Amino acid sequence: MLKIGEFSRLSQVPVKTLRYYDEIDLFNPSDIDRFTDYRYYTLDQLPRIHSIMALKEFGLSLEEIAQLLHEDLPPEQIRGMFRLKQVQVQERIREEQARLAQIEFRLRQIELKGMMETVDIVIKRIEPFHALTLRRIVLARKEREFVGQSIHRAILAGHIKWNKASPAEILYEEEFRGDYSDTEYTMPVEPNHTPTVSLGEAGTATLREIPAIEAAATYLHRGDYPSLNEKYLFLQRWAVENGYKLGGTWRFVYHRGPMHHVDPSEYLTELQHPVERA
Amino acid sequence: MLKIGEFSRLSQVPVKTLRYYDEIDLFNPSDIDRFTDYRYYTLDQLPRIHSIMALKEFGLSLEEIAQLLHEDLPPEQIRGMFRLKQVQVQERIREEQARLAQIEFRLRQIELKGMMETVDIVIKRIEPFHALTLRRIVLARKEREFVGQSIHRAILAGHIKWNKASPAEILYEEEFRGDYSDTEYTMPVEPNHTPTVSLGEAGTATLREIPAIEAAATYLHRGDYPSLNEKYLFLQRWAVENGYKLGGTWRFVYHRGPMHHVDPSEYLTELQHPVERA
DNA sequence: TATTGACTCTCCAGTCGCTGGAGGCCATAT
DNA sequence: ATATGGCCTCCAGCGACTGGAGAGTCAATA
Repeated sequence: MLKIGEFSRLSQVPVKTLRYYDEIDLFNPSDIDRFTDYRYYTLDQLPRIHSIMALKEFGLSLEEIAQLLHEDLPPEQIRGMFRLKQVQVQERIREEQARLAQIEFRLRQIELKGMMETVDIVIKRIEPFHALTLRRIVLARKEREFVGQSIHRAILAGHIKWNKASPAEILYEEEFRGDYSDTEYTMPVEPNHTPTVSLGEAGTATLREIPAIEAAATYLHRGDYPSLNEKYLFLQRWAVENGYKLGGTWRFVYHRGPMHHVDPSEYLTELQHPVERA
Repeated sequence: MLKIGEFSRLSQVPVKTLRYYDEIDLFNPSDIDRFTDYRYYTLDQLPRIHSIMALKEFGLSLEEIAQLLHEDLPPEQIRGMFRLKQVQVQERIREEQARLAQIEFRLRQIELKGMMETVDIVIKRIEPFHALTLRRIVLARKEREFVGQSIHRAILAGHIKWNKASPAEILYEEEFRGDYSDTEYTMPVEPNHTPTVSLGEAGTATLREIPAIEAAATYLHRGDYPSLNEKYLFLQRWAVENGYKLGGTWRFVYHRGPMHHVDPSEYLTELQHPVERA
């Protein structure tokens, strides 16, 4: 009969941990004095606590360990648990490696430019939404604004409700070329039964659902548009160095733009570019 | 002015999380209605929450993020934080890879032998301890017991106090050879000022401190000693396949052995073998 | 036999980054 | 007037412990 401290020294498991394992019934002392509540362990319990430590090292939760040890379940299920753990650990390694690549990229950025002008790229899922859209080849910035205004007016005139979400542009180009692009202008609206709306000389807008982007590299651009090009090149380098592949069509979300009639330095544009793990 | 829900949709950060960040003063709304307690955010706050998300992706804690963003500390320190994180993430990747190797080894074990006879190997630090020791070439099992008994008697006779820890043997051999080994028999005692003790015909025992082992692969063996050899070979394979290198001198700790006068099938021996990451 | 001093007990709080729920107020549309 | 849905605060819980307070227990020594 060993007191908890002796058993702790023998097994190298902290006293507090042994008490905790007793509390959750993962590992109970072989005897408890009914008057003093002292816990008493035996040498025969060493292999079990040893097993627990070994399984914990594998990254199993105490719950999983309890299942493995307490009930004697079929070997098939034991194999299954280990294989599941294997996959989970592999996934974690991938995540940590992506993290490391990002940190290293950021460190290089800091060394080069001294912390100024670092761009925060976040990968997130973009939810699908309903929008009134118009796709055409747009020649110049002015023309985009014209399209936007036309749609806006149509919404005000018709029975379509604006979503309060920011308008966006979807670019169907392989490369960012500044002006002259195949562009779909989208204005988020409530789902509605009107399939098309004529915009007069600007064309005909369609109500459709814009699909989700499962993983998009997104970042915010503050200010006027000419400097956007540079940011796009930065994103490309980022993607390559962090082991991502840039996907097909990217989007600009105009959180604050010309339609808000503020100074261009106040513009706030979100770039969303689909990515995959390369 | 955006209500929390709108800002949440825009930033893809859950409402609850925004409230939590407000509570811990990592990210406060730009305005709070004094009568309704409604939080109001602005578009200009988007870049900041975006930065927070990006830094969180790096694996920084919210505390670290707050430091980075709140105070404008020198770039030198910022670099330092990132480099520290880099090292931490590298360390975690190494750990996870070791874990993966262990899981894969265990899976192969299960496939081969069907979960029976799996050995739980735990890596832990072995604390240093004071002991009365005697090193010599030991020829046979019987002789070992004789040495052990001699030391035990000397302790009882002298003013030396036994530690209650289990006696151990340190083996100064490159390979496990069963009998005939260069062995140091150690009996843990309280630190004492008697440097040597004569044991009569068995020799002279010395009181010295047995050094710690920083990382030892340990496992428990239950039963008599002939089957130990097999376990040792198993450990060698385990080390190779898990990316460890076995170090110099290993130890046997006799938690329950011949001196307890129980059936040999009840013997409990702990093997401790120094390891390094290969 | 009394007194140390080392152990042990239970109970409570805190860690981190949220998440879920209860119960109640607020804003907008019908 | 009412029905949604959004917002508020407060509390509990997750996992695997860790630290501390305050009280009781054990074993060895004077």
